[in-house]
Amino acid sequence: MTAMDVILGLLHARPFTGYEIKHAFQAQFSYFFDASFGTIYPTLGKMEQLGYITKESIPQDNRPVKHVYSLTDKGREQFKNYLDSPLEAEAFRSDFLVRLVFGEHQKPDIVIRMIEDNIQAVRAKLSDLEEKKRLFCDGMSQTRQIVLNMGIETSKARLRVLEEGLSMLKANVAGDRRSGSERV
Amino acid sequence: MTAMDVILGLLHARPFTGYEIKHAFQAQFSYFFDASFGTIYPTLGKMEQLGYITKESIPQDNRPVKHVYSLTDKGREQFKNYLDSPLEAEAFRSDFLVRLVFGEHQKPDIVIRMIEDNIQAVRAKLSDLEEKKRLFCDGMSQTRQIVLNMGIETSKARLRVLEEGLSMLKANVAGDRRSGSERV
DNA sequence: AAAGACATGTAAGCCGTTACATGATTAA
DNA sequence: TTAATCATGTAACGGCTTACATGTCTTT
Repeated sequence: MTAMDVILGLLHARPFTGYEIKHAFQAQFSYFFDASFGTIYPTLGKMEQLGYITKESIPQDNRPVKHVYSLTDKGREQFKNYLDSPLEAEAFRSDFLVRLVFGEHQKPDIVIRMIEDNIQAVRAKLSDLEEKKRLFCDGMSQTRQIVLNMGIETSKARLRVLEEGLSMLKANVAGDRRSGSERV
Repeated sequence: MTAMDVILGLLHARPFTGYEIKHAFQAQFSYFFDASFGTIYPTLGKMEQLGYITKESIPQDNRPVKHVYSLTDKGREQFKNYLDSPLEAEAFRSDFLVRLVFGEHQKPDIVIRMIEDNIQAVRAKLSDLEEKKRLFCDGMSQTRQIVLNMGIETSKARLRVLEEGLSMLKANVAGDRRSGSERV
């Protein structure tokens, strides 16, 4: 699965500009896919050359020409090819979890701070997803609802584990400080 | 965070060969980090040149010479530099979720099949993590326990959502078939 | 005055994977 | 006999990010 496949999928709904595609990635897919402009614009160029999409150029005042891309039949077929291709393994890469695994080599205060920050970030993400559910759930396909629920429920699970772990760590640090075995 | 940083972290525990490092990544970190031999071996070479690790060569019968790498003080310092560097954002990339989001463009039977397969895979992963917890939890640092619990709890959450979603999808497909609106 | 939305694109380079190359031993 | 474990390495290539390049309008 490359950015091209996901763009092809997006364009099934309606025509998009590169700028809007980036926005859609961040708003809808960010927790399981993302791509930068440095990927999106050249990919759109390639897709046009391959005949998967057509470009409509709309002049604007004081702005670069806007390019709106629409899916062609050939693009629709290419998307089917993707759907028929073997499923790729998931890749999750977390600097946060790596640092947590090696937490014993870090000052407790810093680890605690890092976890607290992450809790805040996950809470924000969760509110965001919950609002999305509240607002748009009705108009969504069943499978999209599953994806949204998965974001919500895994965030909640993560939050529970982090909060429990945090209070245990804090209790430990407090105990260490009382018994004078504080780490430098 | 690159493969080098994670290798540096691993070597704090004991010396490793490249082969063992790969094994450790798969056994302990696979759900939030992984690297192939094509990354590990060249990285070890670079790390040795930089003085972060030292190599001990152990001849073997009918096998390539085994290279066991140990952390140096310079390597330990480099790891601290990593720990002091800004935390990188998490990157999760899931072909499975992309296909689910675009599930409306796929035959329901195939989507259902894909979800069932994923449920099996997550169940296997979960048993694996739960056994690890049962066996090794006592000897683990608190932060490692948090990471392990997170793997377990997010897997459970995912399973719940997937199972609920699956039964809803199935009910829908059955309903469609009865009313004759089956999709080709 | 600064930040963010709108809007497109290129170039350099990193980081990583896959496939290749080699080959013995042991268990199913 | 097939697969897995043990064991190391290289080369080609791909995909993506970052930084660069440009600029206006609107909101705070």
